Amino acid sequence: MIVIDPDADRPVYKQLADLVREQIESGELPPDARIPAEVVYVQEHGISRDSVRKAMAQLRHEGLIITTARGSRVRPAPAREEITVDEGLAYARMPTEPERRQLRLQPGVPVLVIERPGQEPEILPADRAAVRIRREGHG
Amino acid sequence: MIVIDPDADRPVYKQLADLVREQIESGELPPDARIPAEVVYVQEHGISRDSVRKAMAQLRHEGLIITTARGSRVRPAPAREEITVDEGLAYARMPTEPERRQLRLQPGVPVLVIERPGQEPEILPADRAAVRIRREGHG
DNA sequence: ACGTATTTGTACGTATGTATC
DNA sequence: AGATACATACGTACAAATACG
Repeated sequence: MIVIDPDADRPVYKQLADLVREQIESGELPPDARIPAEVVYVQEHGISRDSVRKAMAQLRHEGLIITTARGSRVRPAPAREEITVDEGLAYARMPTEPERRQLRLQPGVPVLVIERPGQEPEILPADRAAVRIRREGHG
Repeated sequence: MIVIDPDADRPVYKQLADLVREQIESGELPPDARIPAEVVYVQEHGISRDSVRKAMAQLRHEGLIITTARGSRVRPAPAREEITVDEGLAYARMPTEPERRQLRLQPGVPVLVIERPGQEPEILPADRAAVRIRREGHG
């Protein structure tokens, strides 16, 4: 069993985040699986709730888990609708909090910005949209 | 002067984040400007350092500020190099922590993923890259 | 080279509030 | 109503990085 070492160079909360991330990536914690409650990690590893919360916050910002008042779960791989764009520029950034609320985005989800010539930029949720780039005459 | 109300419906740390975000968006805190030290907000608003740190963390995750051991600054608008892609799919997500370190990304910076047919996905820093979509015969 | 001041980072504690079942 | 679990908010202490004299 991998244990958390408070004397290690790496902070306790990052060690826990690494641990849980590996469990998610290995499939030990599959999509939609329940993440143990904060107090479980506190007791199992003898660390503070503060450290557990920081670890979970990090995983949330990485888009790996979703947290509600009932607990956290492994975030399933998003299904993205393909948007076809003829001409323009596409880039990504994090939404501001007001934007995030308006677009009803989970924490840890970027926005995809599409700038088309002569139009307002279009702001799309990056967990629900992807840009299909297509050579003309092939679709 | 806008003050922070501990009895408001909105949490103290989000009120402070809103306040500083507005100062950034209005230009009162221009790009590269120094953000006051945590202790300044603690004293000026009579709130805990914990709340100030949570507010700054939120702004960091929104990509609005950059924090070092010497303090925080307003993040300048990123200059993105345009990548031209003939054919494929582009989407965005947050990097995991190991990815973030490897790509030397600031917190709050997504990655742009380009999937081309028959190739490994290309992972680009979203603050330095954008995808140019071009109709054939127009570039 | 060294200590000091400043500022953020980590880690603990406690208490209370809010949402959900 | 009660149990569970996360959210907010205060406190303390010490570590680490950086800049300055």
